Amino acid sequence: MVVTRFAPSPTGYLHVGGARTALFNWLLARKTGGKFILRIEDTDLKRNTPSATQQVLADLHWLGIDWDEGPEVGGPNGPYFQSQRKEIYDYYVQKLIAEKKAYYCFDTAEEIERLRKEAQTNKQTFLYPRPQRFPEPEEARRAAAEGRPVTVRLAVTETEPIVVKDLLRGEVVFNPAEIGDFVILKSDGLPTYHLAVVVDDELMGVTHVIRGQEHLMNTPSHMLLQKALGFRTPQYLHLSVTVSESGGKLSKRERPETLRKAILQSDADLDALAWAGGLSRQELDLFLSGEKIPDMPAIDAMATYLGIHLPEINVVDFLKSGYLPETMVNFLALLGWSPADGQEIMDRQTLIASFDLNRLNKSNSFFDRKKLLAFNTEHIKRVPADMLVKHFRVFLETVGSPAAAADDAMLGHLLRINEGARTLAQIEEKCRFAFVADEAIEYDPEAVKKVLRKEGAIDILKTIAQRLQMLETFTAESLEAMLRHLAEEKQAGLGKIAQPLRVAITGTTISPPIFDAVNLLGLERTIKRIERAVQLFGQA
RNA sequence: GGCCCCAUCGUCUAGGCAGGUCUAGGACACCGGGUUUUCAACCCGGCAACAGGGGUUCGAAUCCCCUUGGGGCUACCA
Repeated sequence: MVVTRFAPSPTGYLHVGGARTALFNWLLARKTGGKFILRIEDTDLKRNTPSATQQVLADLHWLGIDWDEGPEVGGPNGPYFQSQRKEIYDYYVQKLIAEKKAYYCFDTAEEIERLRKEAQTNKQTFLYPRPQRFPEPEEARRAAAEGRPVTVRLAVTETEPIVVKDLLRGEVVFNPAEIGDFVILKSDGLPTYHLAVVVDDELMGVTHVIRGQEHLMNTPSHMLLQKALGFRTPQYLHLSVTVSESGGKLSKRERPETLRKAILQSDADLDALAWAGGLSRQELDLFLSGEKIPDMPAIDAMATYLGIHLPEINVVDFLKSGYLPETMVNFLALLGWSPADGQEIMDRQTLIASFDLNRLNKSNSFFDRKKLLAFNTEHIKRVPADMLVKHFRVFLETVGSPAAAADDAMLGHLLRINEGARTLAQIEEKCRFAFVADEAIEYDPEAVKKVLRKEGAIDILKTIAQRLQMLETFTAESLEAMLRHLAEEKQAGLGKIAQPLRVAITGTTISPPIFDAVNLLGLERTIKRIERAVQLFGQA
């Protein structure tokens, strides 16, 4: 049976690159009827936080990537948090030491750094100088007592070339002489990634490791470790990386960086900005000098304050921008893979049915947000109505929209009258006017100038208000008939009637179709808003 | 610097492994037009690529080599 896994390090929200890796592992497991394991690689105490783990899980849930073993669901190979598997790793480390395949080291960071610099000036690859005689456990205990850092390194004695059989790239040959004795147990007693990953993959029965290309260079080290421990070697497949417009690998840093540049270029009041982000002025300055990156809510708040749009990087950023999980899964799958039939828009089931490792491609791909938008437009059209309502609600709640208070029937209605929308955010923006108090409507100066200040606009509004009051029954039909009739009467296009009305009730030139917009507000509130607009913009 | 990976329209890609059917197909973007009560959506049309050089071969986008370009890694991070 095929067993795959996704093993994120919880350093924050799940970003799209990680999501793509998770997706390919998940697709392979689902396609083959295998098993997909989620394992949390939280051995870096400095960077990992429990809340980050929750964020990653929530993001996976949102994407609809479910796991057969892991946090929340458990399984026979747990625990699924590496921080809870310390004894397991210790056992293997001791075994390697006893077999003289690994040894203790007591170097300080400074000493290592000095050796590394030295190698660099000599233009050589840094290789840790293995001692003639491996220290005894007793010596390690003494060193630790003296306060020296104690680590364990694998003794790399292999002389034959190491061949990584990559499912995508074929055989990649590495020279073992270039692999130094690497650390497998850190001085804090926790394993390094290399040891943990090898032990866990073996113990959890992982058969296929699909991971980013950045791990290709680690693979020979992992194979060495597997050999030393008498483990099996899983099938490896190293995915191409996804690059962003700035050239390099898509990175979480991109959002704070974009914001930082924007702040530096703007003439914003920094004290007010810091306040908006919930930061002290000092913290903001540290951010601007590039020394410290604030957390995500602060970044988001400052971007909102400045009115700038940051590139979406984390999965949750896409949720907040109004993308559907169906869109994300579909789009991510097509970054480096394509189905034999050339279909592009696919639902989850189709994706699974068409998935085939042989159709993965090797070159790096660029994350094209415009294409993503087109995909989203398409998926909004295709996702079943009740599912779309669910997504819409999650979106509204996540961004804290006043429309979140509406019931499902209303949300369904909003979605229907906004056919053709590109994102849920767009729909929310267009309909928000109906969920705020009449007096809270803010008139966009541009819209007022372009529409309400135009000759005759106010008169038309007055006429509309009158006719609305005269309406016997207020229905979508009677409203449409009235407005169309009015347009004919004035010998004008419907636009001449609809635009002033639109601006009067929404404050902007953008809204759902005018009949739907008025209908959404209701008779009374429409009249009230028209009257307010007339009052505000009636006199020159 | 060293090691490794990659290379088809602006972008994602099909074709490549099993050379001829490729005057290189699709999608997105872009441009032009249509439709229209705003924004979208929608319809029609158009632009646009085998990085360069050498081989192999009757024949190369496809196989080989070099160059160039891009990317990754080079931690007691994963």
